[in-house]
Amino acid sequence: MKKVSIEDIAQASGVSRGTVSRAFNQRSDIKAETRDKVLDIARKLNYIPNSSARGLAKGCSECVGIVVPDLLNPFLSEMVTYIERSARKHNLSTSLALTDDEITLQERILISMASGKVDGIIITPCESDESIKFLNWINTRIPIIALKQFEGLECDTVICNDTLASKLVLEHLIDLGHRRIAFLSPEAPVFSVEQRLNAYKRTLNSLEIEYEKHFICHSKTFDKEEFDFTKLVKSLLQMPVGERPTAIFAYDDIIALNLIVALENAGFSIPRDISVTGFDNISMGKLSRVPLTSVAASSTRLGEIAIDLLHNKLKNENEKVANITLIPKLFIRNSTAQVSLIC
Amino acid sequence: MKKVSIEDIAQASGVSRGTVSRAFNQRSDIKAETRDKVLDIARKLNYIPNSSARGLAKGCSECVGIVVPDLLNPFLSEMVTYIERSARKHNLSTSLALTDDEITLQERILISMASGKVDGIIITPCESDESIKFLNWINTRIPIIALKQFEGLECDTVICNDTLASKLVLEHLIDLGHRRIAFLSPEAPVFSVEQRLNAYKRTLNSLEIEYEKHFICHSKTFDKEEFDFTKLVKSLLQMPVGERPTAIFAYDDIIALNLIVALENAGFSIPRDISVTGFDNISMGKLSRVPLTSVAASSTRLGEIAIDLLHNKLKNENEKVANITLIPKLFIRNSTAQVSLIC
DNA sequence: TATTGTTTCGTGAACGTTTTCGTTTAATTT
DNA sequence: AAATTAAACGAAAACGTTCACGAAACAATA
Repeated sequence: MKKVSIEDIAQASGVSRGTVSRAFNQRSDIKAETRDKVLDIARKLNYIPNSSARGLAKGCSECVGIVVPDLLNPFLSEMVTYIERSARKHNLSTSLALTDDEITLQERILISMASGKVDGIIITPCESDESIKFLNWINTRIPIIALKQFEGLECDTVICNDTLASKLVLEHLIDLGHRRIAFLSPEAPVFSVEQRLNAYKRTLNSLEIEYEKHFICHSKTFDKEEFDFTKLVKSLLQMPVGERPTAIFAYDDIIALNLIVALENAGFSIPRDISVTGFDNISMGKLSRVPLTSVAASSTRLGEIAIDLLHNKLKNENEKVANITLIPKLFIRNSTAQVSLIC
Repeated sequence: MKKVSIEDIAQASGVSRGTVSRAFNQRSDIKAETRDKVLDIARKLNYIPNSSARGLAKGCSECVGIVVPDLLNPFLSEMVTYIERSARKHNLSTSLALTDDEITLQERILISMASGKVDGIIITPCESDESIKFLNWINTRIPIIALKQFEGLECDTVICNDTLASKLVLEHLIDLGHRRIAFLSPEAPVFSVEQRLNAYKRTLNSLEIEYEKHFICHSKTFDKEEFDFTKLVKSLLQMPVGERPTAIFAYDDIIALNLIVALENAGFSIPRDISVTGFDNISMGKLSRVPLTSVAASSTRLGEIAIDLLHNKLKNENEKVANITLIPKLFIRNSTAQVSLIC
């Protein structure tokens, strides 16, 4: 079964290749009836225009790259879903690549994408100076929309206002009477740990609540699932009741959910004994052991805006850089409650 | 900043285009030093070979398509993660497209992909005769690996043995003393509802347990999140205790988790009052309100095998069709227990 | 030395589109 | 009817690679 090309369609319909091309690209300089005839014959011959050839000739692929660490965290997979949907609305297909948060892999991926495979990239980049340099370089070739923001990064960004989000959570906890609030997160440099930690410190400071150093708990291994929450909880148990945190501000929903499981296994009752908050508002949070209080910007909006930004960049070559910050919303559920008087 | 092409590299290094091509494709018919020189100059000039041109010339894209309904169900997003990882191991990039389980959208996507964008496709297809016909047609152009199996589908498949999986779950429940077991699923035609329902009927029959018609509960709207589990549970409450199901075999983990929330809200205790099982063994199942008993084949393996199959098909043109069935495993957690004597 | 064989490289066709430019035909105006 | 304009199409270049073929250079053999 020989591949059928535009030439075959041209011959079969007695027109030139150019005309067939016109027929397929809904252009105005072709008579309606010849267009219909050509399209008809093309369908009969099962002709599908070759996209490599088209990409070569037009210099664009009508495809956007999506680059994220993985899809194991529902927050990311939800967002990718909405990015893909928005992309398709603009007739853009999508190329997906997972970096595992490894910088050399990210580099390989970006180079591969910048080869004409995609017209632009939406990425949750690794955090490192090297990464930033590289992103800036790629950004001179094809537009990049980053879903993080940091010093020196020169591309468009669309992010959630992490500082505000953290503040919302903390103020909620403080409203509930909590004063000893712990912060649980992976070690920086990871996705906005800095921002959330700073917001944590500042918010507590501004309310003249002193946070204790040992309330800040970092761990390298959160992302890999082997982290031992049990140990963490045990160390909590060893603290005198009057010094124990009464609430824990977890870095994200996944960590919060794991934490809750460990806490309940250790005999704590959530939220009676201890309040726990998450971050990202993943849909699973509602189905968890204790419906999770969380905070996040709409991932639907995030995806839409990212694609809109990219789409604009692709149309108007010299669009100026945009840095968009979405306002997060607090979702109060059952994992937080008034601080108990005993503590 | 003019785009730099292979021609520029050729001139800059005083060789022909052919030689530059050789340098970039690690071929043997080039002297090591000229290769190094060319590669060096290419790097200095920030040259990235154009993949459209390469695709056109070679007739392949070194890219595989992944087509699934969405990534909102962790089962799918986990699997896509593993597919992407395996693909990258073979130096294949991936193109992602979401169908929302809509057949016309799936059709558009497949056509777009069969235009040379990808060399092969891994898909969780919509269920309909039309869809099958179309898949078979596309499969004559580029190899398709389907993650479902049905009559008339002529492409490779790799699936979990649903019948066996259902049997494992049901036998587990029966071992625990359950006799009144309900089956809760979306309405067919959806991903292997038939298989699981049939397995349900057969297993119960073979053990001479009669299943009641009203224990089989289908609903259209499970996939959309608006399904009213509360109503379902209410109807359960209206049944006399002695006739109520003591266990519910849910179609998948998401449904099981939603169900558990609704049941507990209605005052049931899981698993004391009623046992619930899921399907897919999503990682969130461990973090749920009640750690979920579930059954599934390894999604890692599924992804790996799908890519391996595709990879073979791409190498050996006329590889014969393979239909691979993975053995599922039962994961017993806390959502199932011995049937309580009161019931 | 002459012959054969092996590397290494250059040349040009091929891949399947789009697009520019010019030509023909048809429609409109004078 | 002639002149002008507009619509519809054809021809060929261009996009940036790969690949088959053959030529040249060099090494190995007789």
